[in-house]
Amino acid sequence: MPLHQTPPPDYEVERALLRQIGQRITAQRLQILHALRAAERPLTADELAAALHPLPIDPTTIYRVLHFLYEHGLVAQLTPEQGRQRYKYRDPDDLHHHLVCLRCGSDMQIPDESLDTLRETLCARYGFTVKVNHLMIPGLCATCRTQSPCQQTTA
Amino acid sequence: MPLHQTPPPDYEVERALLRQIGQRITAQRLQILHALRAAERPLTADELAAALHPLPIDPTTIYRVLHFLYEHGLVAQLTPEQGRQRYKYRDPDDLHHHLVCLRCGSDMQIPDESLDTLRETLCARYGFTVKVNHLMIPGLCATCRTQSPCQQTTA
DNA sequence: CTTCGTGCAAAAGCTTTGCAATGCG
DNA sequence: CGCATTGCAAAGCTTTTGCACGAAG
Repeated sequence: MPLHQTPPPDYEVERALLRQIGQRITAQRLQILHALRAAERPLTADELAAALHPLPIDPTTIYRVLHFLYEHGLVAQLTPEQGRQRYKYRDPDDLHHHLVCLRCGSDMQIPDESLDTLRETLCARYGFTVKVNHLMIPGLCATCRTQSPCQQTTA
Repeated sequence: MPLHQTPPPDYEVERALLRQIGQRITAQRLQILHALRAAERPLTADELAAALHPLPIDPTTIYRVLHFLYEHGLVAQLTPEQGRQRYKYRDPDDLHHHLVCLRCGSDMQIPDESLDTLRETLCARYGFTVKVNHLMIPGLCATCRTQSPCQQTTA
């Protein structure tokens, strides 16, 4: 084998991921998963298309596979305030944060991806790179906030 | 005056806001500002259009006025993960939060609206209503993170 | 009176849907 | 072999652009 960085893409990992969720293995899914895992930063649908040299994949399929992977928890979505939707690979078991209810004290864990958009915003606007695990976010849980549901309230 | 809730809309406040930023006062700007201030929750462009009974305003103009107001800091944008862009009135002086640099300890203040999208996400997904002021977010500031700019890193 | 803002029409951009052909298991 | 998945074409929906008219200061 030459000294190049590119090992033969047999997509072992990607195959395993699809098998784990009990879904069909197709060339398109393998390649898209692979490209997302290899990407250094979240990709838009067409950046992803561009990253798929071996076999060009129809945009339609890309969107469908992205939705598919999202539903199965293998990708996370990023929605920056300006610009297009982005997607990144999501490791099944990952970092998390905490929603702490101010009234009943309950502590709900949320996946790290919930902060993705905030990260993007703070990076774009202030050049600030968020580095945090177990961020505590105070507020009212679903049960306690019944009388005033989902206000954009700050306090 | 009858006991109804609707005072005659002379748009005093809206006029003052536009005058403060030294921009022209038009019927469209007044009405859009008024509707946003009156709205209980962030509006999409066409919810806004629907809320403008007196004088129907062209969608084009609505978008242009929203951009205009955004540039002048009078509205904030919300970008939920699913669904359309939303806009809400932004009070010129407002709550804020802190970006704390882990390396140099610098503390940068950011407006509360930076959390809007996170709020929306947590509310939609978990029914959790964020209630926080002076949230401390650790990370690396623009100066300190020069060697690894804007990674989606967590640590 | 001069400049800026608006409405209309049309385009642009991204994403989704319908349907027949192909590939997976 | 049966059913899920793909590609292609076309539609859908939100937002943007060009241009001439009209309003603001």
